Amino acid sequence: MNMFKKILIAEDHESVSISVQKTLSDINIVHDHSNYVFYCDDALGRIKKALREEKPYELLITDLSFEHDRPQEISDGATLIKAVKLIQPDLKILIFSIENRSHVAKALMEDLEIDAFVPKARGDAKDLKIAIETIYKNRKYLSPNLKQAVKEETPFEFSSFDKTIISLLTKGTPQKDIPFYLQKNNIKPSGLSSIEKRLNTIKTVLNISNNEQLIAYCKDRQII
Amino acid sequence: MNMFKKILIAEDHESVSISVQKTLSDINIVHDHSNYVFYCDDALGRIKKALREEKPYELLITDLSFEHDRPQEISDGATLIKAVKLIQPDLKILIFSIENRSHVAKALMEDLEIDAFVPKARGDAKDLKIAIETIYKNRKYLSPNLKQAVKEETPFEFSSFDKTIISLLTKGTPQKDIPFYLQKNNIKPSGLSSIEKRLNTIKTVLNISNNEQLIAYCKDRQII
DNA sequence: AACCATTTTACGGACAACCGTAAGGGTAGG
DNA sequence: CCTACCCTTACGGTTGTCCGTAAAATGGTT
Repeated sequence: MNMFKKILIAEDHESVSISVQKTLSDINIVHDHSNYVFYCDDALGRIKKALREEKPYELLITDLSFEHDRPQEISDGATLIKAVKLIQPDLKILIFSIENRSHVAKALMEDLEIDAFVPKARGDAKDLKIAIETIYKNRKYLSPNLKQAVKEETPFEFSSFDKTIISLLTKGTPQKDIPFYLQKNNIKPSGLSSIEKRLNTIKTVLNISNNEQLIAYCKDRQII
Repeated sequence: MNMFKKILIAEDHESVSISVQKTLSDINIVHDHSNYVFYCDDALGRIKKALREEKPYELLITDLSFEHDRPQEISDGATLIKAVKLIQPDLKILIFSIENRSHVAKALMEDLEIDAFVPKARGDAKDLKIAIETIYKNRKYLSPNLKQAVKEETPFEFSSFDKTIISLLTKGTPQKDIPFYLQKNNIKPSGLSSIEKRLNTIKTVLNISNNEQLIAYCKDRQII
C-alpha cells in the first residue's frame, strides 16, 4: 500500500513527538529519525532545505502552541503554517493540538486551509492514523473527538474594539478612564458612552448581568 | 543494573501513554504491555488486584487531569493518589502532567507525598528517565523544567469564603445581593460590609484596583 | 456578671457605573 | 446642497459600589 514517504513533525513536547513517530512506524511509514523538530523556525528551515534539494516533504504534522523558551522568528503553529503555505502550497498539513473545541478547529481548517485536525485526547493515536490515511487519499479530516460547544451557544464575535476595552478592564483601568487610553492610541470610538453602550449590548446578547461575569466568560473561552 | 519491574501508567491520552511506554523500554524496563490504563478507576482496580495476587506494583506514573467522558468514581490524578496511598502506602508515585508551575508542583509533592513531578514540556522524555532513575534510588525528584512564578509573588491564600463571593460575582450576582445568598447557606459573615471589606483587603494586598482585574487574576491562576 | 478585644454589621457620603434621551457629526443617495 | 440615516458623544437621573466611621454582636478572661 502506498503512503507518505517524507513527513515532518513539529512538536515541542519530546514525549508527544516520540509517540507520533511511533504511530507513523505502526502504519508502516518508514520515518527517518531526523525528520522531527522542536521549534517552528527549524521546521520552516527543514522545509526550505528539502525544497532546494528537490526532495520536498509531503506532510507536516504540527502542534499549535510552542513554549517560548528561546527567541524564535515563528512562535506558534498557525504562523508556521502561513509561512509554509507561501513556499510550498501543496504541502499537506495536519494539526495535532490540545485544542479540542469543534468550532475553533473548523475555523482553523478554513482560515489556514489545512487538511486535518486531530485533538490530543483519548484514542488520539488511532485518530492520528485515520487522519493520515484519509488525507493521503486527498480528503480532509476533522476528528470526531472534537467537542461541540455544550449549549451550541451563539458564536458571538468579539471585535478587536471589544477585546481592547475588556483587556483594559482586566488590567484594572476604571471604565471612565478608558476614553483617554483610546484617544492616545487613536482608536476610533473613544467616548465613554460608546464604551458603555458596547458593554451593554455584549452583556445583553450573552445574557450576562455584570462586568465580573463578562470577564469570567471571556477568560473561560480564552477570548482574552 | 537493577530497575523497577512492575510499573502502572495512568494516562488518558493514548499518544502520551505510548511515549511513556517507549521511554520505559528505552531504559531497559521490560514493560508488560497491559500495564497501562486510561481511567483512574481502572488504575485503582489494577493496583488492588496486584496486591491481592501479591505481585504489587512498584511505581505509578499518572497524569493529573483526565477527561470526563464517562462516569467515574475517581476523576482526577490527585484523588487517585490519595486512594492509592490508603491501600498501598509504599507505592512510589510519579506525576507526569501539563502543569508546569513550580509552586503548584511543590505543593502537590508535599500534600500527596509523591516521589517525583515531571511536567510535559520540551525534553520531557529525558526528564522522565532521570526521574525514574532517581526515585529508584529512593530519592525525590522535582523537575528542573518547572517554571518559577515570574514575580515570586506573595502566595496569597484565598479562603473558601473569598472563593465563594468571587464565584458569585462571576455568576453575575450583584455585590449587594450576596448577603441573601450567604444567609440562605448559613455562611457566617453575611453582612454586605463584610463582603466589601474582604474584597477591599484582597485588592489591597494584591495591588488590584477593581473587580474586573480581580476576576482576571483568579481565572489566570485557576483559583476559581 | 462585668470587662476587653475582635469581628461583624449598620449607616452615610462620595463616586463610578448604568441607562435612557437628545444633540452633534459624518456619509451616501437624491 | 439637502436630507435621511447611522454612529458617536454629551448630559442627567438612578442605582450600585467604595470607603470611612460608629454601633452592635461575639468570644474569651477574670
